This record gives sequence, structure tokens and C-alpha cells, in this order.
Amino acid sequence: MYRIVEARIRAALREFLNRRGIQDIPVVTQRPPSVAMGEVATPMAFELAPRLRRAPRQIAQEIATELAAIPGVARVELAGAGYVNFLFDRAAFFAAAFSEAANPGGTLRADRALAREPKCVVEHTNINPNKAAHIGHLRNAALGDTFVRLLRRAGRRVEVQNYIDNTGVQVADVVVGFTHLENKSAAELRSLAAAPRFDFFCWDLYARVTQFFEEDQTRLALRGQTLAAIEEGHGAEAELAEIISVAIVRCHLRTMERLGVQYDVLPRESEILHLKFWDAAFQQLRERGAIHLASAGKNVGCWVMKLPERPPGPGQETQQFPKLQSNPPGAEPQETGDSDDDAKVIVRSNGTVTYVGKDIAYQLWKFGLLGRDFAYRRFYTYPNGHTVWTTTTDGGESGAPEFGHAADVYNVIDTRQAYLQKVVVAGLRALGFEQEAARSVHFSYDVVALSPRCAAEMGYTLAEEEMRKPYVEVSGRKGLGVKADDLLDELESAARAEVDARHAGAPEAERARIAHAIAIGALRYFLLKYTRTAIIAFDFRDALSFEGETGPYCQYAVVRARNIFRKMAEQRLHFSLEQLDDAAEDQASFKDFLKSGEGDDLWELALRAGSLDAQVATALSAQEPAFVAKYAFELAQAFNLFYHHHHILSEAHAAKRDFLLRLSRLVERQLVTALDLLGIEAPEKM
RNA sequence: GACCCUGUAGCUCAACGGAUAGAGCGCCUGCCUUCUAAGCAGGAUGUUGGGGGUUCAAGUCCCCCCAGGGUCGCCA
Repeated sequence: MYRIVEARIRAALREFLNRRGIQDIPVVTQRPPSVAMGEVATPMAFELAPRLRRAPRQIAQEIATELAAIPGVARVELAGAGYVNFLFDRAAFFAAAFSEAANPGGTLRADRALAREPKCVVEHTNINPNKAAHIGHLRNAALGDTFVRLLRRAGRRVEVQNYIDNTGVQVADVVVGFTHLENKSAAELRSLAAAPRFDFFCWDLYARVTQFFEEDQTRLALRGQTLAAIEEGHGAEAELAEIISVAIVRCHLRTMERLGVQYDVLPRESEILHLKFWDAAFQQLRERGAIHLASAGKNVGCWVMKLPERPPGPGQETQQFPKLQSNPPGAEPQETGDSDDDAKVIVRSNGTVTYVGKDIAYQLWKFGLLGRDFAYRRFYTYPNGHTVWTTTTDGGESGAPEFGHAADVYNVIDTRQAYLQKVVVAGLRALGFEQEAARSVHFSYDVVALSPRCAAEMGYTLAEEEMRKPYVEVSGRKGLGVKADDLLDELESAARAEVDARHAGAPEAERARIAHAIAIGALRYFLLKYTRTAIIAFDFRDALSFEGETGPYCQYAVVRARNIFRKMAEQRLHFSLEQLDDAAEDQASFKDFLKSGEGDDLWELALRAGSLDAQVATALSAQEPAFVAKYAFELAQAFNLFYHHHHILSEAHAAKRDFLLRLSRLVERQLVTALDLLGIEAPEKM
């Protein structure tokens, strides 16, 4: 609701500027330091002062007197040296926020309208299918999934893709492990792969293979041979690779399902190869001159792409790569042509295509620009009935939705791949797809590392130098890392112990359900509360915490609110939850309880609860899920304070009690919505 | 060497160029016959790495240093 009133104020301010013919001064609004000063403020008068040659205070006065009445705004006041403060009509805001919260589907579109909506493709997770997922992968999936939820809440049509690199070095290494260290036949591997925790077995095997190579470098030839066989797609090694990667993908889907993450389609690299996606992309790139054959220098014999020094377009790229404008205007046009040494190799001199090349083809396909498509088959159906599809070469199954053809593409990939993502975008631009290049977003985030103490706890011996560092990098190759399912198991058992202590009498299944919700709440909140640029130095103590700024804290606030409603029903108060939700007839009394001064604390809570829409909008435009996490925590915190100050059901004044109940109801609903956006479920009890 | 990210309380992190820089953890002290204490209240710690500049206003923008991390491969 806050966003709606704020938008009206901004429109009125824009109108004020327009009347004076001012176009180049932005309308700036902010939150005043306290609700006593209002809910929206503008410092615009300061900026206008030199322009209009009058004192800020005087201009502020003009703004205040000239603005027409704004619905939802009760008063306009001046403050300080020139701030204009807008004070909301508190009762009207509360009533509107209350009814808005009662219609959670209000912002979601009808299916038919949604089908016409331009599509966003969000690619996330993308774990190499050769071993168990670790905490770093969890951060990727939690960020991606939450961003998907935010987009959907904003009414966007979203397709979730999880790219499977099933023909890469990492899979090849595990194949080497099974053939040369384990001596497994395809049949033996098949039964092994069907066993639980096959991904854990591969985790260890992968580390063993790394060591196997280190002991004797000539063994690396095995990797090369295996890789070639897998890419070719025939023979025993290709069969093993297929068994491994499919089984591991199923493990990953199960792991992610534990934390509520689902996918729509799993595009596989093997199909990108076998369906000749690269040939189609290569043809376009060559015809448009985006790549050329290097004739001299270290890259001789390779097809390479030169990256422009500066984005050629009118600065569109600055949206995706802020703070990039390195060169001052008038920088010299680069000396082209001389050397291809600094160009990016796309096709190797032996004719094979690099990872980036395949990624360009994939990105083109996402936008529907490649002129080719996969065939699809069903891979897995979730308990809620949703089906995730995967790609296939031969005909495929009928009934697949239309995948790809995106208007916007978000690639959730850690910051270390920023350069490669830039190359992919440059590729689109070089092909003349300016629009799509501008709509290709690298949703970048920093990695999860281990605190040195954590690494030591896990039995990893650190060099002295590493011990001094703030964190230690996770390494799948070395087998150093916290496996996702291990962490989830630990979280669930810790949560379970707490639940058992509090609800010894509850049925087993219910206790398990609650413990699961708490574990996921703790984990997802932990992964989402950091902004994307923060490196998470993982530590079990922080991750396993259920107190303070955590998911369970937020969940607990919801449970408290619901306990009030349950007790209310038990006490058979004069109205039911339905009547509580129908607040229309009691609006007159809201004003008394929210009035300035004594009602400020209640108003602050109501305002915060009614600000969810603004927080979601900010999180979406900043592509920063942490904003929603922060909001949920602050709302929970404000509610706990309120809960402590007001004993609602014993409130003697009936009208006030009813109001406090409605305020609690508003908070509960908004908090549930915010948590849902984070992928966190609020259990009935805790 | 070039480019990117980071530097804020003891620790981990927040803070659209705006009014008094905030949370959590940890530490100390209180509060459970109550709508369950996974909670609440109180206690204090800041030269926002350093130095210049722009601005009515800088933790935030620009420049120069310092420190840490990352990327720049015919790996993915």
C-alpha cells in the first residue's frame, strides 16, 4: 500500500516541476526519520534552490501550498531547512492495507492474461552433475528461486531453467573414477546409482580421482580420451557418463526439493552438442563478422571474438554493468586488427568449441534467436503436480510447453564468471541483437566460503597462511565443502530437538513437518540475509542458529499471531475470523487508535506491515532478495515488540481489542507473504 | 599490469546522495501461573581503511594512496 501513496506523491511533485518547466531534476522521496514527521518526505527544495534563486524553505512552502489534495495524504508540513513532509491519513492507509493483504492474489494475474505476458527466463543452480551439491550451490538456488518468486509476485511470467553440463570435464573425471579406480561395469554402476546417496559416493570418488591425477600427470590423458568419448556420445564411457549424470541430477532435484526449489526445464549440454546448436550459432557469428579466424599470434588457427573497448550503444550496458564507464569521453578508438592475442577464443585450433561458445548458442536459444529447438521429455513430476522437462535428441514427448523465447534472461551465476557473461552479451551485441543484449542480466553474487575454524572442524588441515585468512574457498575437487544434504540433516535434527522439547505430545509426523519448516527457514534466511556482494564465510554456529536475525525468529512471530487467533476462537469472542477480516464497518474507530502521539507505536507497526509492496518493488529493481529478508525480520521484530506491549485478548476496551486483533491479522498476512517470497513456510506451531 | 568486488561497533553484516550511521551475535543485568521465553527490556563500543575533491548535504559520487579477495585459459 505504501508504494501506491508514495507514487501519488511523486506524481504530484512531478506535476509541480512540470508547471515550472523543469524536466532535468529528479523527483526524490524518502522516509522521514520518525513517523511524527510523516511517512514520505522530499528534499527537492534543496536542489531547486539555486535554480529558482530562492531559499529552500521558501520553495518548500510553495510546494506545500501548491500541491492539490493527494488521496491518502492528510497533511503536508515543512521541516528543517527545506524538507517537505507528507503525513498519511493513517486510518485510511490501515483500511486499505488490510483489504489489500486480504487479497493476496490481487497482484497475480489471471492465467490467460499471464500467458500473454513477456517471459522471463531465470537460469540458476547449474550444478555439475558429478557429485553432491554443497552450500555454495544452495546459495545460488536460494537466490535464484527467491528472485523467481519476486518476479512472479510482480506479475511476470517466469521460466526456470537449470542447465546441466553433462558432457564436461567434471563428469568425465568421475567416469575415470568408476572405470579405473572402481572397475565398474555399466550394469554395476546402474545399481550403484540407484542406491541412496549416490551423490555422496561420487563426492568422495571425485576427490580420489583428483588425487589419482596428481600422483601421475600422464594419467590426465585418460580424462582427455573420456571427455572426447562423452562428447561423441557413443560407447561405454558415454553410457557411464549418462548413467552418472542422470542419477546425480535426480539427487540434486531431491536436495533442492527439500528447500522448496523447483524447475521447469533442464537443458543439457549433450543436446546442445548433438542437435548442432553450435553450428547454427557459429554460422550466425561468422556471417555477421562477430568472430574471425586468427591468422597470426598466439591464437593462430582459432576463431576468436574481440571485445569492444566500450559498449557501442548509447550506454545501455551501464544498466547491467554499473560503474563500468572506465574511459573518459574522447578516448581513442581502439587500435584494431593488429593482434588477436587479447581476443577471446571461441573455437579452438583443433575445431572444438569452448564453453563460452556453447553459452552463446544457449543464450541465443533462450531468446528464440537460434532458429533451432530441443526435443523434450518429462524428467520428473513434483508432488504438487508440476513437471520438470529435460532435453532430448530423438523426437521427444508431446505436451511440452514452449520453452525459451524469453524477453528477459537472468543468469544466476557467481561473480567469478562475470567476464564470461560479458563475452556472451558481447556476442549477442556483435550479432546485432542489441535489445536482447541489453536484456541479458548477469545476476551476480559472491561465493560461499568456509571460515577457517569451520574448515578445521571438518577435519581439513590448513596451512598457516590459510588459517590467517578470513575464509577458505570451497573445493569440490579436494572434497572440501559442506554438503547440502548433510547441512539440511543437521538443521532438521537440531530443529527436531527443539520441537520435541516443546511439543512432546504432538504426533511424530507433525513434529517432523515443523522441524523441516524450521530447518528450511533457518537455512534459506541465512543464505538470503546477506547482500549479493557479500562473501559468506560459512560457520555452523551461525547457520544453525534459530535465534536473533534468523528465519525461525520470523516464523515464530507468525506463530504468535496465529496463537492469538486460535485462542480467540476458543474463547468464542463476539466475532469470528471472517468477521475480523471484514473490517469495513469499523473503520471509524481506527482513527482513534492510530492517532498521532499515543497511537504512534501502533501506527509504526501498521505502516511497516503496509509497506511490503514498496519493499518488494525495491528488491526487484535492485535484484536484491536480501531486502525482503531484512523486511521480514524488521516486521517480525516490530510485531514482537507490539506483542510484548499489548495483551490483546485481555484488552478491556472491546473496540480497541478488535483493532489490535486486526492489526495482528495484517501483520500475520504480510509476514506470511514476505516469508513465502523467501521460500519459507510458517508452521502452525513451533 | 588491467579490470571487478570489499574495507562501517570486539565479531558477522545493514544503511534509493539527505534529517541523530543501525541490526544480529558475543558480553553483563533483569523478566516465564499470562495470547508458549525460538521472546522482551536495559547496559556501550564508531576518526565509516587514509588523504584530497564535488555538493546546500558524502559511509554513499570523483581522484590518489593502503589492505584483502576475485577475474583476465585453445578449463568449465
